[in-house]
Amino acid sequence: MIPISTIRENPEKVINRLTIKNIDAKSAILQIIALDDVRKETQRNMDDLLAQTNNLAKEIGILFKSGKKEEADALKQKNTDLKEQAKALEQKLEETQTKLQSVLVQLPNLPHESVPSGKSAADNIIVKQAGEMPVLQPDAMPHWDIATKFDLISFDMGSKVTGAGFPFYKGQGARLQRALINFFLDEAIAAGYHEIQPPLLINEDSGYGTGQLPDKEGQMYHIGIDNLYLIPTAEVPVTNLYRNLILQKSDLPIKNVAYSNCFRREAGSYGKDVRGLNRLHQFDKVEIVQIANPSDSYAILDTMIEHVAGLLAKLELPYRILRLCGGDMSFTSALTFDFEVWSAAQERWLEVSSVSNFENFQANRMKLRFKDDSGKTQLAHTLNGSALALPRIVAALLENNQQGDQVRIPHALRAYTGYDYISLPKV
RNA sequence: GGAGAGAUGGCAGAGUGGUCGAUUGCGGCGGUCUUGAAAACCGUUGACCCUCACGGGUCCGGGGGUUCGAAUCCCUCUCUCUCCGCCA
Repeated sequence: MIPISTIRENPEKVINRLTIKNIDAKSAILQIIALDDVRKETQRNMDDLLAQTNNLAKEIGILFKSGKKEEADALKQKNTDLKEQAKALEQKLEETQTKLQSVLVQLPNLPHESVPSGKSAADNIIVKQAGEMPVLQPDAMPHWDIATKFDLISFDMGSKVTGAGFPFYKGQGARLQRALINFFLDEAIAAGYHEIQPPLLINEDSGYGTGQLPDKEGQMYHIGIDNLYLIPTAEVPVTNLYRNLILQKSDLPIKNVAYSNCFRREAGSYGKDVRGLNRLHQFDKVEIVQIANPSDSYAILDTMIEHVAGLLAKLELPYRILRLCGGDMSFTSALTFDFEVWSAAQERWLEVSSVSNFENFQANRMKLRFKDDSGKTQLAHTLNGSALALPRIVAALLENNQQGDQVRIPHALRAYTGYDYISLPKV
């Protein structure tokens, strides 16, 4: 949520910035300012009345003690009347605030100055490409066929037991998953992140705090009987840990890493996008999350990008980094870089990480603040990034490293997998 | 799931209808003393809203109610603890 102070300070700038995200916010901004004016005036009037009732109540107390009952009774009536007026104002104040909130909540975060304009993924800017694209043999297979050939993953079993998009990992495939999770966690810990194991279910307040609610209600699995949501990413619990906290400046930056299962309904996806591991309803991901001093957050974003790039280099995967354009950025983000790996058999780039600075957008929603040098509380910045999401990494590893009857494992992973090559299952 | 107890400021812990935003202790910060430190002593120490400011208002787990007046009484929700049951 954009702080209302930001809007009041420079409404024109806010409107201009939001055009980068292809939003015409003019009427919303004007409405917000008008509602905020009403809010202030109503509050002022209500406070005046309440001050009067407070004073009267004290007087009545004193009168009672000194036995002047009639005078006290007269004041009582007066105070009841004042109280009723105050009540009416309180109601108006609440209505105004609710309305104000509902407009504010619908505004996406302001994009950073460096965000290019654009309508869709086609307008993203490639800022870096690294690694060698492998040349495959003519009989090379897409990863879903490799997974079957080496008995690594069963999509059919998942469909039977749960539904499409919930695969079973088996044998060397399961081991590969575990290897990647441990590799990613160890790399993050070596980079100074603190490991967290979060709950996989979150409540409504948490969904609201990081911005999934109310914006993306339909994308999360909802447990109606307990009103809980399955997490779409560890970002939600790990960031909400700090909801409603006032941290010390010396606490920052906070660097956490969490492995979790992620659950996404992915309503409306179809075709080759969802083939094999390309898009799942349940998948594994290691997420890095930082809570930062605003003055440091963009430098921190750079370190997170370097961290993710380092992982891909160690996995020997060709990748590219995209600076997302306004039209392709998420609701909550101020600046996002996506990482894509080359999936050689499918001959397409697959998104495996998204690294974002949310500035104070999430912090404002969840009242995450810190005390600065002058002892004032101010909103912190939040950042996160996938480091990394597993399924598409597995897809690229399998496709890029296939060598007939075996699949080569990159050196960095071998200590974790316990095997150097995936081999055909023993019959 | 059943029975009971509880939720107060960074922490501990008073406060059961009237100048209580809240006694006190610890911790934190500032000062006196000291070559320095400790001890002792003095002072200070929550968040949010309105206001240029003075000042005013709100907040004692969340929400609602009673009352002229609520941290204190009532209702409700959430959470914590103890005992019983079940259980990885």
